[in-house]
Formats: sequence, structure tokens, C-alpha cells
Amino acid sequence: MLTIGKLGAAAGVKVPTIRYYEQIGLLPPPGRSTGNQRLYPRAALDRLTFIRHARDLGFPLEAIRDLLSLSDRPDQSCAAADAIARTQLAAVRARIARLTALEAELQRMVAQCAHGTIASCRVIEVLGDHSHCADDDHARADAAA
Amino acid sequence: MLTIGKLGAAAGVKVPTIRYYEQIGLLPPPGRSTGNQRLYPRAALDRLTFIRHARDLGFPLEAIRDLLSLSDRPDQSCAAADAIARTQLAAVRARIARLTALEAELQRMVAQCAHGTIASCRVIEVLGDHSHCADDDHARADAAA
DNA sequence: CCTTGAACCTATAGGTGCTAGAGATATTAG
DNA sequence: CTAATATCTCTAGCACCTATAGGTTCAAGG
Ligand SMILES: [Zn+2]
Ligand SMILES: [Zn+2]
Ligand SMILES: [Zn+2]
Ligand SMILES: [Zn+2]
Repeated sequence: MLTIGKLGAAAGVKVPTIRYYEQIGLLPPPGRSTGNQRLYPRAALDRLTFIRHARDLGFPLEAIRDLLSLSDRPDQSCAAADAIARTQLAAVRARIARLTALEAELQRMVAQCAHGTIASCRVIEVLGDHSHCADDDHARADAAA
Repeated sequence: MLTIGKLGAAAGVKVPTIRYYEQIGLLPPPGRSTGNQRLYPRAALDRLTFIRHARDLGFPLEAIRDLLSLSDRPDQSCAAADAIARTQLAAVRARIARLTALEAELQRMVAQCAHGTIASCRVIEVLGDHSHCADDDHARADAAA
């Protein structure tokens, strides 16, 4: 049996985060010691490690919730799991595309500045007027990694 | 003079967002009509357009706040503004690097799945064990575009 | 056995950048 | 004048935690 601190250390997840996952139903409430402290079986470490790894790969908690419930039904087809992963891959690619457009524009902006006064600063000027931009590709879209 | 709706339409910013910017002190409180509705001078459109563009380029509101107060002092050196832009460029590049690592791992995961049952699904397996990953580069880091 | 200090408990609030809703008032077009 | 639209304030919610406060339990050393 593991205390919440040991569990967190083993999985690389902070203690309040574990409690948060329990609160939103991503981790089942574990048993308690006589003094009311959480005690986790080894299996909880696998589950938390799974969650942590999926978070590291950018999956949203809702997707992880679905993946976990799928992994509890080992006989079923994995099509649903694969679809979730492909969706995530597409989301990551979309973010990369957007960020790459931002990078180009920022790079241009920084490179063109002559390091004089604010009045002649290219950074300030470009920010004030999108028509100075080479690309339209930074139309607002999304967030989060 | 512009109503909040016209201002928002002109700058491509939603009305509640404008009120939010006012609330956090990013936009100065404008005058009001006799019926207590906000009335903006033309200059507010420039300021809001600046904010919108900087947001589109991923600058956090705090950085934009700094950039705006710099742009109010046109005689000063633009070094501080350039530094903010370079910081933003570095942040964008860091996110791209991280997302590119995620992309590679997700791609591998999806490609290796044989489309059988959950029990043999490579997606589920890799998520459960980071040692299946080719790279360590998805150690948690940041967020937001 | 007793004390100390770390780890644990609950509950609440904050952070980022908005967005959505309720319920009331103002303005504008027909 | 009336009806539709736009505005007003206030509050709560989104994702995903993180931090704080104020209290209890546990493990080890003396
Ligand atoms: Zn400059
Ligand atoms: Zn632009
Ligand atoms: Zn599969
Ligand atoms: Zn991995």
C-alpha cells in the first residue's frame, strides 16, 4: 500500500493533483487508514502513470477518461482508442502549424528592429498594424499543449 | 465616437472581451452616454487593435500591458519592447519543440497499432509505459498559444 | 513515553483569458 | 409607439491545476 505522497513521487504527479483527479472521478477513491489517510494499492500507480503519460502527450482529461474506460475492456476493438489518439495527433499538428506561423512573424518583427526609440520600433509598429505581416495565418484558433 | 459593439466589430474582439479588458485595466474606462453606455474615441480602436494583434501572436496579457505602456513613451529606447518580443519568440519556439516531440511520439503510437483488441492495442500500451517512447522530450513544460 | 517535524486532511481561493447566462435598461428602425 | 436589438451589471463557468489556511496523523529520535 502506498500513501499519497509515495504514489505521487512514484508517478511524478503532485499530491494536490492526485486529490484533484479523485475529485473529478478520474481516480477511484482509495481506502483510508484508521487515521483517514488515503492508502493506494499498486494498481493505482499504473493508472496514475497512464494518466501522467497521456497528459505529457497533451491528451485532455476527458480523452484520458475515455481511454481509461476503454482500457478496462480489453476484449473490445481498439478502434475507439486509436481514434482518440489520431484526434490528438491532429490537434498537435494544428497547433504546430499555428505556432510556426507565429514564429515566422515574430522572427521577422524582431529582426527588423533597428534598436532605436519606441517611435521607430518595428515591434511596436507591426503589433499596431497586422497589414505589416507577411501571412494571415495567425487568425485566432486554439490553445494548450 | 463608437459604441462597444462597433468597436468590437472593428477590432475583431467580442464585446464581453472588451469589458473584460477594461476590468483588468488593459483598456481605460471610456466615457458614457447619457444612458450609461460606453462611448469610445477613435484612439481606443488603435489600442484594441494592438491588443488583438498581440494576442493573435500569442503574447500574454501581462506582456501586452507592458508593451502598451512602452508605446505611450515614444522617445524611450525600444530595448524593452524588443526584449518582450524576443521572449515571446523563445516561448513559441519552445512550444514548437515540445509539440514536435509529441507529434513524433503520437505518430509512432498510431502507426504501430494493428487495429485488434484493446488488450493488444499499441496506443494503450505506450500510454501505460513511457519506456516504449523513443524520446524523453515530453517532460512536462508549459501551455497556451 | 513523549516530542518534534514531516506528511497528511478538508475547504477555499486564485490563475489565465476569456465566455455564457440572467435580468434590467437603452437605443434604433419601422 | 412598438418591437427588435444592443447595452448594462453581476455572477458563474471553462481547463487544469496550484496555493493557502488551519487542522490532524504518523514515524523517528531521545
Ligand atoms: Zn525595437
Ligand atoms: Zn499579423
Ligand atoms: Zn489500437
Ligand atoms: Zn513517453
